[in-house]
Amino acid sequence: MTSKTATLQDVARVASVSTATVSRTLSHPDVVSESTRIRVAEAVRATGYRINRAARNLRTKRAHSVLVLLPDLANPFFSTILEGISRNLSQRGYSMLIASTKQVHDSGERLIDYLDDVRADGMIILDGGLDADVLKSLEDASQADRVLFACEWVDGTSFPSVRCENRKGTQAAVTYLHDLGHRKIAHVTGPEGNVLMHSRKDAFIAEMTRLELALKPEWIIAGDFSLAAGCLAAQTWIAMEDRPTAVFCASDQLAMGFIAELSRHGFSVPDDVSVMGFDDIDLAAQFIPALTSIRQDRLMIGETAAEMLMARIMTPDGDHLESAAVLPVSLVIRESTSSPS
Amino acid sequence: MTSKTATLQDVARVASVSTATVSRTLSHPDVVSESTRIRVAEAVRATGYRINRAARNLRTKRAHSVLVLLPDLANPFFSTILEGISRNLSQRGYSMLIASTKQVHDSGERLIDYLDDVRADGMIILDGGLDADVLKSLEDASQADRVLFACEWVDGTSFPSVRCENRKGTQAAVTYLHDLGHRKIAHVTGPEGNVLMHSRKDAFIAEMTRLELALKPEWIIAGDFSLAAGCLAAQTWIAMEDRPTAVFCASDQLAMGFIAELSRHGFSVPDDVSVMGFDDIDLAAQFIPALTSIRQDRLMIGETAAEMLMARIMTPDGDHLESAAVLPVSLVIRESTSSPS
DNA sequence: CTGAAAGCGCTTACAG
DNA sequence: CTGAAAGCGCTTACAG
Repeated sequence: MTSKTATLQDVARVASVSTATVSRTLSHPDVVSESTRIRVAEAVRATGYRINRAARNLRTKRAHSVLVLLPDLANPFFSTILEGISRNLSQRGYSMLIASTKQVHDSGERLIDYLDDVRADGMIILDGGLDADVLKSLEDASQADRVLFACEWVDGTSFPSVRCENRKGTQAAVTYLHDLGHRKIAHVTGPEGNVLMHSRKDAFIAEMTRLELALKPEWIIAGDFSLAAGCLAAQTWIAMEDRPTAVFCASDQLAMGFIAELSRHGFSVPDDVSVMGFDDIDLAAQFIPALTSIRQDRLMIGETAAEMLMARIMTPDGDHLESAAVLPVSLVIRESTSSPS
Repeated sequence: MTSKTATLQDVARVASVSTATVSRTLSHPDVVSESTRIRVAEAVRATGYRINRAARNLRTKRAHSVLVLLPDLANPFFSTILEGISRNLSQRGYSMLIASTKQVHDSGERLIDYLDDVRADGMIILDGGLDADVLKSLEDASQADRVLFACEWVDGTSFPSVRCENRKGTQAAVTYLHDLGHRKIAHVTGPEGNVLMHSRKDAFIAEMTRLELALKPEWIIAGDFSLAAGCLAAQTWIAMEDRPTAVFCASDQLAMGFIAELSRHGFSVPDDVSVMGFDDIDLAAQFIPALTSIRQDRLMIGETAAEMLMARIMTPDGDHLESAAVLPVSLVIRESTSSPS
């Protein structure tokens, strides 16, 4: 039975010092004397003291928490990123709040409302699809320097961001398929307007050009990142007269949908066509056939994002801080790709 | 540029009433006069007032947030449940905090620490694998009535819980396979010691008995809920002399791993063996073959859990409240099952 | 290095 | 129905 929670007062009484000294000892141990430090530590233990966060937050005007904004809580792509963010934050005694952009929108709250002194000290946005208006108002606010994008970003805004090497990953994919002997390579894209879609599509076209490979317009198949779009893309591929021998999909989900639909129509991967994805989500290795993909280290993306945001929160004038981190990707070769037959 | 955030004082001044009246108007609109209500509403709009949560929390000794405890943040099974919890909470102006049990453990904090007045008002635990000791100390605490389990639970403890009809789901699965004509049915279980594992396994055995089907001991294959365990189970199945014609897996991931491994060895589902899962995760419908499964409405699980917890938080003495909710499951028939050939 | 004291922005008995 | 006043538990200049 936890009776009454001990307060600073209780600790001060037990340690025979003032509350000011207890507070100092706890937050700036180096400014008090050794003996005080010991006495206070002892009193904290004896009383079972735990800080009252509301009181501290009210006094310091800090929330000691960070808000993570997702497009969709139910998308498994984000869970590992959250794990990374959460690890980093909890280490610092910060909490992670989570909201989905849809939900924020529905509730009629504005994003800026979340950057209240006492709701969240900062914000990590994993959704590049936010309204330009919303972002503009955020950019103009005084709290703009405590907003950071991860994975996705929005061109034309000044927020710092953490992302993976989308270009290099795409180059690696195309080069790998080329090395296997493929000359007719198609690309299934992400959703129109998405920055990742453009980044990967542009890199795809550039790399095809560099390798002097022919690229028919119909070989760029419009999709989004979903399984369903992958299925549709497969139907498109099936209907083609001159079928590409390899397909590079902008996400693993697309690749899985693509392969699934193909298989329903009697085609086999990689015998009839090589297929690869992007992301290397957990399931990629277990898929049949196991998916060749471009791996993003999502744990590191999360940890890096938290790290960068916290640096900004801690530094009042952080203009000199790095405003972008681009994390490495790697090619993971599995069973869904082979030399053309 | 948001200059200074308006306080209650500012609103009071503009509305020409006391801060007490503003506070009352905002939290108990029915106790003030109509005209006051209007004046205050107007002043709130004019000043752009937003409540300072730290101040309110300090005063009311409430955190206005709920902690959700997961075994593993990176497990996609939980995301839809979180979405459901989050929807319900945000509607009430409550925030959702998230932590993983592993992380809590590593940080050396005790669970009870989270139920601080000002960290979280309640806790939803999605992990039935918590230490008995940890739970005991939680159970004895005065805050025990603000702890609730969802999906999983721990036998022998008194916490309320939200769960799905594990027994009925299992019965439906076995009956369905039986109706298809299967007489030799195996079960791949969840992890040893897990309540869901036992619940489903017991129901499986009971149903097999009821249908007067033979059940060889080796047809209960020990697994956990993972893809990898499904692969191992498939190897076990392959090595059997007298192979069951249908396999009921305790999770979709198990079923997918099972099918994947089978396919690598040249077996085909459902031609060589019918396989079904449990959960109906998003991917089940897209898997090849699309997975027959027992559907849990995870959104509803989340919403119900939040609903029940909030009822307890709001009711000082909630002993009369429902202490369990068992949510319906449904059989979803897809392509991974058929009559035995 | 330490203490007395003010004050962060709310809510809520207590009077009226 | 409304106001004056106390107080939630901290932190931090300001003195000493």
